[in-house]
Amino acid sequence: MNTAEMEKYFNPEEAEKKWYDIWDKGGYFTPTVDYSKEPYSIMIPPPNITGKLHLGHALVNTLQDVVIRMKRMQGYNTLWLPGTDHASSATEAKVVDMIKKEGLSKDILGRDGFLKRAWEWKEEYGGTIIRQLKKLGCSCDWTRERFTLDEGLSKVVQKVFIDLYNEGLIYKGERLVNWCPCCHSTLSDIEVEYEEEPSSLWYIRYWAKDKSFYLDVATTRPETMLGDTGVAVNPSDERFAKYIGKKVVLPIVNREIEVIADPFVETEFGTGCVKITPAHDFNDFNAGKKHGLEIIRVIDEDGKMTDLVEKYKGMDILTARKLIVDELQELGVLVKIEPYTHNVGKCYRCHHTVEPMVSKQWFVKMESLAKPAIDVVKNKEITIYPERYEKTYFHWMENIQDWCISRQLWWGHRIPAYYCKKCGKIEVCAEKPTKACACGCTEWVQDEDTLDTWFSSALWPFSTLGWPEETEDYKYFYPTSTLITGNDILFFWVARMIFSALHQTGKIPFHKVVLNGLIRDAQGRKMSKSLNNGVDPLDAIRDYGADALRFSLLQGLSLETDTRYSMDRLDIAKAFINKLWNSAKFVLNGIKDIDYKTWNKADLQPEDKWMLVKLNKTIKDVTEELDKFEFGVALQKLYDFFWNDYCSWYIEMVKPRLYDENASSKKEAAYVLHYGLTTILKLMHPFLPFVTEEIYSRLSEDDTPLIVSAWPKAKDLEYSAEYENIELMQYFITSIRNVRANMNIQPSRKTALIFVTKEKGAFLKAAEPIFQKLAFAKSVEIRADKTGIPVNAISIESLVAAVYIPFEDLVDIEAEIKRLEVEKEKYEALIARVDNQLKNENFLAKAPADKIEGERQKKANYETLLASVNERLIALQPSKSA
RNA sequence: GGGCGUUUAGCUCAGCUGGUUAGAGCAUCUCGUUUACACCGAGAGGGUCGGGAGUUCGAAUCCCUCAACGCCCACCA
Repeated sequence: MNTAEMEKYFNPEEAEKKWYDIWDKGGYFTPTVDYSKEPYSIMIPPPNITGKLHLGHALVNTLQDVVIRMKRMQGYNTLWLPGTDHASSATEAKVVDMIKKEGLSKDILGRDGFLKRAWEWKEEYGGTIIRQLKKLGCSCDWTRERFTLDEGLSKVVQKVFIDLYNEGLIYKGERLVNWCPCCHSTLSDIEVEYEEEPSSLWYIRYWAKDKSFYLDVATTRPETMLGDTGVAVNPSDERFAKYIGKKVVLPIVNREIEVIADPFVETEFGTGCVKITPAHDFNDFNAGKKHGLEIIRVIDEDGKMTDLVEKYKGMDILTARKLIVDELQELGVLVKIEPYTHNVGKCYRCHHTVEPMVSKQWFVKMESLAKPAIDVVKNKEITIYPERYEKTYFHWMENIQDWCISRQLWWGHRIPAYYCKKCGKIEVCAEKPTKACACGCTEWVQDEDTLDTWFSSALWPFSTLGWPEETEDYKYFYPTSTLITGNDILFFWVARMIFSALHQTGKIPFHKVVLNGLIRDAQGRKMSKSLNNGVDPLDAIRDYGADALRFSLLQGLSLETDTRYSMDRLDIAKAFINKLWNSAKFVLNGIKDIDYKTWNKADLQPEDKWMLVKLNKTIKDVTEELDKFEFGVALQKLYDFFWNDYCSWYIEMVKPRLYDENASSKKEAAYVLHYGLTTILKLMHPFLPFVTEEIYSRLSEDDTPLIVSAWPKAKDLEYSAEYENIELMQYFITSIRNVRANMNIQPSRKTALIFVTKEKGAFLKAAEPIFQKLAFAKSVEIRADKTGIPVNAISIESLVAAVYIPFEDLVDIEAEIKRLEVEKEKYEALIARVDNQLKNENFLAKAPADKIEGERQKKANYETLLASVNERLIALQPSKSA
């Protein structure tokens, strides 16, 4: 124990620097494989290298740190493996922006030149978020840090791609894909976000060549009509049955297209006739394929019109739309325009409208991969917290589509596929083929595309451990224990890790998945740059400290819901840390001259035992709640225990013993104070690592830092009698304070004589110093009964004890009578309620016996107490009139 | 269109498998500078638990329904 006086205030900045350095250099973050110890491993959700720490990162990483710190203290061999994600499209966009400022472009630099710049960018900015995680206190093993595009991981990605291709689970196919003209790349289904937009529904008339009939179609995209290759009606729709198989002429381009029947057409919507543009609509593509319709592209990769009609060539979509509608109007085939609101797909990165487009792309075949991934969650090999997300997961997995993995970007893992320059034959292999193609050609060209960034993230839990080599780390730490991440990437990442891990390693990637919600502003809005309502965690750390930031994120946290965050959470956090600091200051100072290590169990006082029981309960609660990932509840229980039980009650109760030179059980008080605070620091350490370590370093008797000290264990204690007595004493103290405050006794600290009676009177008498300290007692006098106690007294009764405080000049009779009358009414109401219950025959017939007995007991107790109140009222009446 | 979540004190939220007088923090008000802490202490006020109906001896808790807000999935052109 360090007996030097503690500083007035905790200095977060100093402690953060000092302790992070000691922990890191001490190697506490870095496990070594040791089969005598049980492993516990967490893989960080790798933040993007473009990222700057925001509150969401701060939260998810604090959660991981809380878990890993607790497990470390519980004796597990813990690994929290950190790293970053290359984030293909986000990073590429940043680099493009950067070179644009120099007047450069991807085309000018070329692939190699561009990648050189991208790597430079990564070296310069990619470490930012890692440094910020360290400021938060994250106890990651930095010696094992990985990057999704580093050499080892790139090899894994390549191997997995080649294997899946050889197994027939990756294929290249011409399909309709989501295309972002702004990013100039494909997107997977889940990278498209739908937004409602007001638009119009245009009705266009398609005449038969001989004008014998016409069909009206309704569309939200009139410009795509140039690429129509059919009109579809529902086969059961009698209105149009006679036209099926006939042809109509497409206006403007004057192409004849066939009328087909397909059940996907809703007879109720629009006119019941749908124009079919297989090149630019998912339904139309499927229908076109089914009916063998031609695919004609209207829109190109830049989101401009193709050369189908010369005058529209190169035009952007909205301009072309307007002109085409005008032309249709002139041709007299625009029937009507209705206002219409519909959902438009947007790119999740740049928010540009996504164009469905026919393209030849690489896909992962999902059907056979999805099934085992569903099973491991169904049979609870993997548990998801909160549980309800399992349903979401199943729904998605059961309806999963093939995954488009090729991206027309340069920053990422280049697809290991080579094409014969002459015949186009595909070879999928790690290195450029040296052999000649069957056609005799020896020139091979590598696919220009890279892989979806999530393809490499999906392999993260095992690629980071050295798989496919049977490395020591892989054998020991895999499958990992728990994955903690935001619920927004359940599909993007979690689901894909599960099926990838099962297929590649034959094992689950992790046992538990913990999903946290979003952090919103005080009004419940998303934090965004445009609203400028974000809280910068680095500002919070600078102004309040990392511990305060962590506390502010965890307090009241529930995984079930999003969190509303406002700056006053930081003030609450700071107040709490200050309280912790001050309590430690008091304890250290109070016990420094006491040889508490030679304490005697036999000399423990009732309040000591009460404290130990409460402490035990808290150890149990906090551990259990954290095991359930109930971070908010765990912290709340610890908060309440520390602030109320330990500080407000226990410290106050033992002060008389510490201050009194002659007190007989000083050692025991000092011991329990020390032991209690030590335990609190341990339980609190995962939440507030820095301040707890700082205090512990001054309080602890050995050199082991708190970060690797043993997590507290609850003990078997038989102190229920003492516990009950202290609770009773607290009832009286609270009641006395209550009465005094309500009667506005002046001066408020004026002391008074206290008489105690009934069976627990002796115990209360023994607690006299506590009553003096906490209930303004002059002294506590024990009496066998009321005889001899002045009638004019405030009375507080329980079943087992009674307290009388003579009025003297404290209060007048009127006030006490009034108070007793309120008491009387309260008991009468309670009795009436119980009475009612006990008169209810149904209750008596159907409620369990112990419940009925409980109600009877309650009634008897209330009646006893009511009788006392009445007796007091009667006793006081004569005095009043006198 | 389908699914999920939320709705409890002015604000942020606890209240598990139905059973004492529905809790905490913040805010408000009163009193208090007692030798850890005014980033404190002691007290007080404040809720017919979103509406309605139901099951039950008994409902904040279970069932149904409606409403508001939010999220996810689907995409009828």
